[in-house]
Amino acid sequence: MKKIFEIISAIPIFSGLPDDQIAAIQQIAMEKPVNKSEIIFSEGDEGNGFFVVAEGRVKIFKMSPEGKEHILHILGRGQPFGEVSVFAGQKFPANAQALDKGRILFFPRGAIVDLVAASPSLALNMLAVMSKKLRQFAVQIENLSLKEMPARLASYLIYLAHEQQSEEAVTLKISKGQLASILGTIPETLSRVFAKLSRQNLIRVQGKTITLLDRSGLEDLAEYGKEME
Amino acid sequence: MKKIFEIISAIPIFSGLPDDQIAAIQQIAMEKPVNKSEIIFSEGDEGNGFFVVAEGRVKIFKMSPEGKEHILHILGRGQPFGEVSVFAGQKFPANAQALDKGRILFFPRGAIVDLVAASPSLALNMLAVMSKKLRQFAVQIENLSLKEMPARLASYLIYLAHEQQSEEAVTLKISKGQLASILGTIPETLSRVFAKLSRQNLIRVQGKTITLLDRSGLEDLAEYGKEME
DNA sequence: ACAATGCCTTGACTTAAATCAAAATGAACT
DNA sequence: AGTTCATTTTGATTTAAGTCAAGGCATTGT
Repeated sequence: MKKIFEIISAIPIFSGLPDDQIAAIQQIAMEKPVNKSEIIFSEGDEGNGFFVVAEGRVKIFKMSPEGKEHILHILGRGQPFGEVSVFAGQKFPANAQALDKGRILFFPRGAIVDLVAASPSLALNMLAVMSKKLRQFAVQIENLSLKEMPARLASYLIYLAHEQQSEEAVTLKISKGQLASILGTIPETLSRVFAKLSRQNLIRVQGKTITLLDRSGLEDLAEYGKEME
Repeated sequence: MKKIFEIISAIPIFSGLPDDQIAAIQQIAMEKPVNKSEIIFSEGDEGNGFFVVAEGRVKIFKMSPEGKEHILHILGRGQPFGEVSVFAGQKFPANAQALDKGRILFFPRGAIVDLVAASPSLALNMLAVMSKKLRQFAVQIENLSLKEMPARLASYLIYLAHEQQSEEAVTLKISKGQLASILGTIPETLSRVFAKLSRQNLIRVQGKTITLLDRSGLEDLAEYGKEME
């Protein structure tokens, strides 16, 4: 189990800050253990601060009233969530739930606002983190509205390969059902798309391991949405 | 034609700042006239600063390689765009094009970063603006993946009524084709959905004026995605 | 080894929305 | 008014993806 200090200094939003500021941040951080499947907050709850994952994974998702869910993110250690409510005021725009037993850090709103006001580099860090999220969202919107499933899956696999720095094969850290939800579809459809890309010899699927057989074919598919020739 | 000073002080990101800071901002702002349909920047361009609409409207959009476009925003006076590239570094994540002849203000990256670093309230303002955008995007993602067209249109109309502070009727400031693109669909489909909602006596469409005949029916539709009973 | 549970896949069918094509409306220009 | 051009609507058809239902596979525990 890691020390809070270590965790905090490894968080991107706080990176590069002088030690005294890290210390101040540590002062206001509240640590909280979470159980698997525990709801951390729900859409519409008052947002009195933001969170960072210290251990385990957290999923951020929206629910449709019929009970269908769409996963916006799955976050791991060091990644912040719920920041939107700190600066835009009021309510959380989505739900957060722990996927594993783990720990989270909570930063109360008032204290963070004071710190940001006092520390330009912290402010710039937070702006950078939000900008990146905005960019990600823009990509996601593009994918949802402009591409069909095979292209979305191809994009995601390429993104994963990038993240896992592996040319050859990637490993899903989540269930295929969850992946379906991230991609904005349902397990049955995802399964068929996996089968389709396999049939086209673009990938090979073995459980949670996906081998990328034809990287440039995947890139074309991701880019051009439709199959070509 | 308005003075730059007036425009700047009316911009939400700069609101509430002391006069000397507004003056400093005015120093670094560069004004630029734009023609109708002029491309302001393209996805992938180096982002060396951000923009604010001074006059006219600007659309922010993504293109699919087949040439289909999806409009992310249409911005009017006082609204910033391109901020993402200032803080996350590097490239613009989408395209920007003027819809009308107008003027835009450009704020070069370095100068803005200095100002933000020097002014906590400016930093907090920018964080608030970005937070709101993130929230909007989250809603858009939810709509795209969880709701079908009639629900999306209903949501949009309710949002418009809110924005125009009118209970009764709303006016489209854009063409229906552009609205289709915002909603992630094509004009034919949008037209049919308008016809469908009219048939259900939820709305009446007269050119660019939409009368909301059954507000709570629209809200149900927006909320529950599917028609009910 | 065996149920038992959860996860994934497959098949048959339905449906929302995209595509293609054409007509209709509307606005802008001589 | 009449021509031209863009926007919107309507119709017929195709297609991608969702739904419903059933089987297969695999992991866990007893």
